[in-house]
Amino acid sequence: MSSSALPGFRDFYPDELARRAHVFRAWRAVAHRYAFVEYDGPPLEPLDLYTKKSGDEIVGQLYNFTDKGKRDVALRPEMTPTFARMVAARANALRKPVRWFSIPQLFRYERAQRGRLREHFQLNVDIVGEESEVADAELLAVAIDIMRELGLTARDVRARVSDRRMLNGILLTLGVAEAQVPAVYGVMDKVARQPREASVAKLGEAGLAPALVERVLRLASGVTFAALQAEFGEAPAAREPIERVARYLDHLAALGVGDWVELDLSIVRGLAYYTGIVFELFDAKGELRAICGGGRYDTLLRAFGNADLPALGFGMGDVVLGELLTERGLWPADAQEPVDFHLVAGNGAGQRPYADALRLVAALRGAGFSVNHAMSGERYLSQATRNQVDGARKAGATSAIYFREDGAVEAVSLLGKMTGAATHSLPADAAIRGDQAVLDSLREWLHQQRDSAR
RNA sequence: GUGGCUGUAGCUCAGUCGGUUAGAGCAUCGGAUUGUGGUUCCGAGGGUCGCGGGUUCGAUUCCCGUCAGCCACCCCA
Repeated sequence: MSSSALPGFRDFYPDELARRAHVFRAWRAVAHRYAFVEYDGPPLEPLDLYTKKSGDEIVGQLYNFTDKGKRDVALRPEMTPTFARMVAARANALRKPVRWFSIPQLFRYERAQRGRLREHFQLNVDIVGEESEVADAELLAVAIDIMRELGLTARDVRARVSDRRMLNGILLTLGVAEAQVPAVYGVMDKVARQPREASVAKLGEAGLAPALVERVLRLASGVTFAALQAEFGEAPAAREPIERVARYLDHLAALGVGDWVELDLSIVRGLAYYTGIVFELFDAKGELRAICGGGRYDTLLRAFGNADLPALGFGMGDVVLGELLTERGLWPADAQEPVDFHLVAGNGAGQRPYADALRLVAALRGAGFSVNHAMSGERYLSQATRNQVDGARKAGATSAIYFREDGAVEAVSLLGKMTGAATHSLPADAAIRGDQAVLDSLREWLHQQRDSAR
């Protein structure tokens, strides 16, 4: 209690770090499968990188300070400005389309609660230089495939998609004035989280006629894409974006993730910079915060320099995702990477100098095995073998290894429940010498033990 | 930033209608005549009962404040 991490910050004990690594592994594996390459930027950035686009009110949620060189700086609260700056700086030199991903730790000074801390790790996946909606489909497919990689199914997680251009066209067709659109977005974004009367009141304040209010709320509370097509497919303002979304949904189906996706016009995304297709991933039970969110932001790179390139991306945090994996029991059982061998004392231990035990350990490590031992010659020779073997098993070793009376070294498997555990013996002197053939036979035996334990 | 609920061992929790030295399980460490197991048994360490103040002969227990956690707003990554 006396010493703990700052509020909203986490200590990662080995089991927790193993879980984090499990998520990172899935992120990297899938990103690589989709031919994205990893990059990173500085965790500390000039303050105005964030205030320039979002205004000064964001400073209240930043970890910012003045450094010893009198620069106003901030811990990064999101990756997109860094990414945009990096791409813009070399926009002409980069081969397009750019497919980059990163796993930054992000910081935000806010009241911490479930699913939201003051620090988290967030996978960022971005594509720059591709206008086609195929890129949008590719991007969402990455996010969904990560769910699969972690053992989640379309029954656990849903992808909700929308398109700001399409929504805009539909609203204009319905008779919403251009100036009222932002207010309508704000209401639609909150329609599931605030009482209906509040939505009605806000739309009324924005100047919408009661009949129009009803239409807008019906759109926000669930319509099929087929219904939208039937109603607005021929409207001049909506026709083109609707066709684009139709192609997008077809691409998603062809990429094998169609089952996960549904249209939801209330997905607006809070950030002002999205310009086209947007999406979020939610747990299907609706108990947790969004797992992931992203979309197209075609005008953002222009704001960070002379790069006028279409772009799209998403962010996926480790916190909500971790909670979902916990709820579904999807963490791997063996969190820690098992150690190959644990040296214990055998009947032959006393016949040899203690240094031989260390030489054996070194020879095994030299052959690439991971090896643990007691780090005390006294305990090695005095502690009951039974306790040593027990300790080796608890420490996560696959096999115990010891000197036998007859001059051999023997390994005994700690896997499985059989009373007659598998053993493998090898000449001690050759093993200590690091004899390749002898150690290769040990490696083969170890692999057999692991395979048969599965 | 606003409001509500909750703080006892590393973890999960008992308990004290205010009264001697605050308990259990799990975990950790040592051991059970030193070569084969996830069992069992014995033993040990570990707590200013979140922190500060008040009431009281006496506070872990009641009251106030504060900090932290959870939840709902706010906001969103």
